[in-house]
Amino acid sequence: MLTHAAEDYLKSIYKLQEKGGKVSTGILAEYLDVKPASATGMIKKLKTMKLVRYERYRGVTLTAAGKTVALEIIRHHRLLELYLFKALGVPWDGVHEEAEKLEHVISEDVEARMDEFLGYPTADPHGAPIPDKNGVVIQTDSVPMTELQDGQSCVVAEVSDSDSALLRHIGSFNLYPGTAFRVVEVAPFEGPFTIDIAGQEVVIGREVAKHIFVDKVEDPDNV
Amino acid sequence: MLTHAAEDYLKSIYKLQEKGGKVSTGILAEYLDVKPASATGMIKKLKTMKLVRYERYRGVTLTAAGKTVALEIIRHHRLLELYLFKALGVPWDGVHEEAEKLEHVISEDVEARMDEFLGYPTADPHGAPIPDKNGVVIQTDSVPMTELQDGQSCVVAEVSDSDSALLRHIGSFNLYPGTAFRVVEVAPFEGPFTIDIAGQEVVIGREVAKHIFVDKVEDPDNV
DNA sequence: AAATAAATTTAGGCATAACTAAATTATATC
DNA sequence: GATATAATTTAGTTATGCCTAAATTTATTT
Ligand SMILES: [Mn+2]
Ligand SMILES: [Mn+2]
Ligand SMILES: [Mn+2]
Ligand SMILES: [Mn+2]
Repeated sequence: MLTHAAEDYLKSIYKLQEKGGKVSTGILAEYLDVKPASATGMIKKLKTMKLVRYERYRGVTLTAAGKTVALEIIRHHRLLELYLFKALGVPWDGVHEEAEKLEHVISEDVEARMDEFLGYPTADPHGAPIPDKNGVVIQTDSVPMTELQDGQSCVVAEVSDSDSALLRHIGSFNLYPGTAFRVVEVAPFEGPFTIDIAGQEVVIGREVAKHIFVDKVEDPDNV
Repeated sequence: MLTHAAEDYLKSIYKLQEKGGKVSTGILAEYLDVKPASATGMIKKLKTMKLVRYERYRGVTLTAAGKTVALEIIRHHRLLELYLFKALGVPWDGVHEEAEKLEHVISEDVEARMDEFLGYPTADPHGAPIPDKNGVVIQTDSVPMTELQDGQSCVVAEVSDSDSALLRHIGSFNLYPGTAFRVVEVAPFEGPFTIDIAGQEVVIGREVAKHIFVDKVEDPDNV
């Protein structure tokens, strides 16, 4: 069996690979809040287990086996987040931290039972896709809110999940995944966004908007 | 924070203290399936943390602080067992293993939410008492089934929880906590018990009976 | 083509938690 | 009271996963 640390490294490599592309030792170390030397050590261990491809100074890539493990852990994490949210009422800014510990510890049986309880869901409370039990992930084409223009209507697709305070802030505007809104005005010179949510106008700063991803929709008023 | 291993040692010392009385290094090591030398090492560490009293060759005892930790972990374990059983339908012979890992990892918040969901329960699926959030445990005076005489009526109070195969076997007779039965016959020379459960007669061997604890009740037929 | 800066690796340590083997202490027996 | 047996402790080893500091390699300037 893999250690918790090894699972966290694989999960992180997967996520960085998705976002950026090349995953360097330094990037990985920063992401995991360890020193680069520690990352080198683990990477070598993962290589002997054939979970990553690696050549020194060249960065890491997951092998098929490594990707399978990474997706398995991500599946645990996101199912747990949704389960804690829906079944136990844990607030959406608390589920991430909790799931971070539980993801390494639940059995396949409990995973399957949560999945069934939740009706085989495809997204966690922050809108991130939950890989299915075969590791298949639904790809979305959502865009950062910062790319929106005046008058654009859209629906919140996903929100960054690791900063608890930011989540509470976003939650205070009701900007949960699935919530629809329309951009009323984008202030010039990198200014804030004024948006209309169910008739209420609120102002969202750029720093917050960066962490909100949306799906564009045709404005119903313009049909 | 305490390590998982330290928590397991404290929990085990508590349980052995309850059962037997004096907890020796050897007994503790056997219970935890480690070598006596390993137990000595951990005991010393726990002593520096003032969680146990200890003098070499004299056995260990929990301090008040140590007992608090032990009860906290036992509370997690038993709440988790009941939660997995009732909320997710995990079979009663599977909950122990699962809870053994989760008990070290759940937050106080999740503990409180499970407690509320379950309606502040006082016993786990095997009948073991769940300490309340202040560490108060309800004491029971149940007796091993092996002490019963012919004709005695009783209710199952508790069943040993660590052997999964034994639990499945006991479950096949419906001998869950709360189930009433009457002893029809105790075969001589350390023989098996014939009992009547809701009109069905079944035969229970002594080895199994040792692991079933009951509360005696007056036989309704004899009132 | 050097020199400098940045990234990465190697080397050496530390803490935890297990192990084995040998030494010590306690208990039981004659 | 000496001796054998059993229990326990000490000492030394291993593995994981982290650290710091120094050495090495790669990338960027001049
Ligand atoms: Mn799984
Ligand atoms: Mn999430
Ligand atoms: Mn607790
Ligand atoms: Mn139990």
